[in-house]
Amino acid sequence: MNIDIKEIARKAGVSIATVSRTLNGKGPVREETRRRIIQIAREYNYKPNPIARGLSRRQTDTIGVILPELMDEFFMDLIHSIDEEAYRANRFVMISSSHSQRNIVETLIEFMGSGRVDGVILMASELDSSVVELLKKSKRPIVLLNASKQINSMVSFNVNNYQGAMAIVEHLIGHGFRNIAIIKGPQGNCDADERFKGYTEALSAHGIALQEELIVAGNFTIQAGYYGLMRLMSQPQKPDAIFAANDMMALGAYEAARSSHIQIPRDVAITGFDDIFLSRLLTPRLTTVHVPIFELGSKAVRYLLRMISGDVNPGYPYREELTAGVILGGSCGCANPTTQLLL
Amino acid sequence: MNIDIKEIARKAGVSIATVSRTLNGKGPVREETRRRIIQIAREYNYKPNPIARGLSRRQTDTIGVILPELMDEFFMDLIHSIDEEAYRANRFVMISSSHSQRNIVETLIEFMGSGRVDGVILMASELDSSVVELLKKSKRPIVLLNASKQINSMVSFNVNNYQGAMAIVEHLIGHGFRNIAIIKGPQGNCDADERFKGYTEALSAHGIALQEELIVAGNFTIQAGYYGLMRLMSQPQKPDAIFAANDMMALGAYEAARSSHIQIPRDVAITGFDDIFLSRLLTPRLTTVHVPIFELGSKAVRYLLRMISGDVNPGYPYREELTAGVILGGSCGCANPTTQLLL
DNA sequence: GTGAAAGCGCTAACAA
DNA sequence: TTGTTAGCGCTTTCAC
Repeated sequence: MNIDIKEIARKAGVSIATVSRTLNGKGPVREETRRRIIQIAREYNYKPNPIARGLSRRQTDTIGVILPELMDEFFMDLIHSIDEEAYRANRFVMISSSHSQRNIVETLIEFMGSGRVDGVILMASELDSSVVELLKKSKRPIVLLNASKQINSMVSFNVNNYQGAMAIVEHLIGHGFRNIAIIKGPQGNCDADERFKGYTEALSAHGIALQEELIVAGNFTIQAGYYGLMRLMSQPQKPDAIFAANDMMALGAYEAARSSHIQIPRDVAITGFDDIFLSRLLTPRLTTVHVPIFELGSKAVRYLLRMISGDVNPGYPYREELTAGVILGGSCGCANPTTQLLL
Repeated sequence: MNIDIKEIARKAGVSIATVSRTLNGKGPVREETRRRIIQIAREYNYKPNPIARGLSRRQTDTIGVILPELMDEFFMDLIHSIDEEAYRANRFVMISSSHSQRNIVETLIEFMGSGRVDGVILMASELDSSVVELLKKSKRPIVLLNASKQINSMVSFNVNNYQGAMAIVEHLIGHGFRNIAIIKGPQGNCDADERFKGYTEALSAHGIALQEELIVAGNFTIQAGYYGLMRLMSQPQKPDAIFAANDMMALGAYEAARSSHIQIPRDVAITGFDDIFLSRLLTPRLTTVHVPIFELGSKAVRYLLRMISGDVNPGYPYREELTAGVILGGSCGCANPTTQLLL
């Protein structure tokens, strides 16, 4: 193995306790002794073994991240931001996704029960309530990401889907559209639910009645967007604008429009949600809602660390909604400033 | 803390050693005792503390993954596959990217020096040789992903960029194209180098001379693809086909073609490399090379675990190239079977 | 200001 | 087949 604290102590002519105190900056150490120890430690490039350290301190300096089975593009950003923030705080990141053979609970237990992490960040868009009960019992702090508003007894950081959806639909209303359709996200997905709520609120706030025929089901896939538009544009009551609850579905709608010779936004305006990379490449560029995923990750880590350190009471519920801003493309009918690509 | 081995031992009326042996399946234990212990352990939902376990065994059951600063879409697949494979083997995954404030070496030392992981998987497309020297000195096994062929003294799993590029260029040649241009990847990136080599080899294998004017520099960005096509199509010696060294650049080329009213593949055929999700959405669908990223991750994990267990000698170099297959779209001139989308 | 010593929870060598 | 015991490398009282 590497050089250990005993070695350093011997070389410095002190006890291991003194070395430990010095390196941890706790307890009194004479300045001269301190210097000598630091010096020697550096010289031998000594790094305390975190495993042993963890055993003794009951802390691992590691946070766990649990992602859903289906990961899309922006989980990459999420991981990136979490990693970045953790690094700043000298923490490590353990990743696990709840895929195929493994469900969220199992993954959590694996992490928690085993004392491998000091806390967990859990992407929770599709968490069911039975799981939540379990989560609440956890001895280690958990921060939820995009948790349903039902879950009010825990800590969560969330994209404000409601506000974002409302904003983009109001933008459409501002364009003069009155027959605004929505292609919804999957049932039981809280992001989807909130986006739908934002849609209905925006309409009612402007005195526009909800029309059943303009509300179609979807599941966040390209296909759903494709068939959604097909269906909407083939019925007597055609929409003049379509709010796809995510960009993938908007993309499907684009495809459908193209294959049906429907022009965007002339024949129908389209907007999305997520601001995925792809949305920038569509012609016209998709008007969508930007999801502050990077900020979400950073905030989650920072808060989790405070829970771990006891700086905030881990038992105290907290919820934060991050504002999601509208990105104007040409698909809503705006004169398009962000022409094409990123050239 | 949780229940510990001592408790279980007490409840079972045996020593902790017997419990340990039972739970680890090593050493002899009378069947009856074994059953009783298992039973009690289950009853109390006892899980050995991996930190303590690791301290004693000098093993953490954790593998580290180091990603480059710039992560694109397929790192998500990579992470997914690594995670999946690690899970099968009851291992944990620690992720770190070498971003902004932190370089690869620092990240590695953090992982290795600190005994947090038993081994590391390192994405190495742009590793410089000084780092390699350092890597070789590592006490813990390292598996490189997409390492340069220069690096022959280590273990690596690689996409066969050379073969993939050669295959797709030969496909173009099969279409009858003779003026095949390439938009290259960034200097010093080994993937880029190999793809270029595949290109030149394919041409020379078919007795086609290299034309300097048909070789343009690039850096894997959309912009590079855009300007690459612009430049190629505006010179006297126009290509009849362009091999963009990755899909992003192919995408840029599509854009450029569109804005210049150049038709693909009528005026010029275009192919890419990577098979990113986006390539499926282009019209015509991009002919490209599929990168077996999932397989890459799985194999890397499996091999790393064998190095860790001593099943293979960690000091023994090993290199494997995974075949990259051509995906036919319409952009090369093939009658397009994979029409549109994924509908 | 410093050191001795008792853990942290577990594994493994050795003894019984 | 089982138990005793000595660590693993570090932190943390508690004396000195």
